[in-house]
Amino acid sequence: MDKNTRKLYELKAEVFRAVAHPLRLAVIDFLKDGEQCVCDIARHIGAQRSNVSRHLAVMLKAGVVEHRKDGLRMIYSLKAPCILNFLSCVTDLLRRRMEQNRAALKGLK
Amino acid sequence: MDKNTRKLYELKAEVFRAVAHPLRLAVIDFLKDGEQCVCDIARHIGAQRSNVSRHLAVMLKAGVVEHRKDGLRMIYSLKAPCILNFLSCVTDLLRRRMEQNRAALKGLK
DNA sequence: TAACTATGTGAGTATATGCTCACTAAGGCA
DNA sequence: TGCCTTAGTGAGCATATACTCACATAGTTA
Repeated sequence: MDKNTRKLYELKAEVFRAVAHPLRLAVIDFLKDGEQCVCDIARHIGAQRSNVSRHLAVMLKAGVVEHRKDGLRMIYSLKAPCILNFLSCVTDLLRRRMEQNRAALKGLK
Repeated sequence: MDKNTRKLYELKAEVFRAVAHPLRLAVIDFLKDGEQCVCDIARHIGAQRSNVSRHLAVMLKAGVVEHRKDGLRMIYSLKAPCILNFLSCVTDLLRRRMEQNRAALKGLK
């Protein structure tokens, strides 16, 4: 694998990593219905604002969300809604995993 | 956000994290064309087998890949091909980001 | 102007992740 | 049987990430 290919995978992995966190997934789910300010995101998720701010910065850098200023508030919105598709793909995967576990437990009886 | 919702986001994040690594993305891309043994994956990617083995274990646990034994070899294959869709979504995102950067650089002149 | 609100950041700490080396285990073959 | 190949794992280290507290900054409003 040559150096350019490797670099490309690193860039892609950065985007994946920007999404791969429970709190950030919750933010993405919340933004699905429309743009929100940091304070409301923090309130909705139940995390400290400074922490939410950092997580938003990670997603911003990766290009997953975008933001605009409105007075005191910074309004964030989803920039790559196709992430939602993958989220439902992951939900399916979890469901299948759960059913496999259930089947395995049945086999224990 | 209640406890169950939080737990669900953690499970989903685990799957995302299982994919969010340059080497693991390279493996997924390689498996796209069909199942492969660890030795060939390691050779193709140019990484140590012990390291590749660990990465495969992470993806296996998350349900992203599956494996079967064939004599000496352990053959891995993609279990959640829908990841490939998200990969192309990320590729688009990167392309857009690049074009934005290019436009910004033009503005510098 | 002074107090207040929303946001972001520096510093410090705890934890997680990734990598390598050395070793073990399982299977194939002379 | 003895040696080879393939895969996986324990230990140790280096680095990255997440979180919190305290503080700085920008904008709002009395």
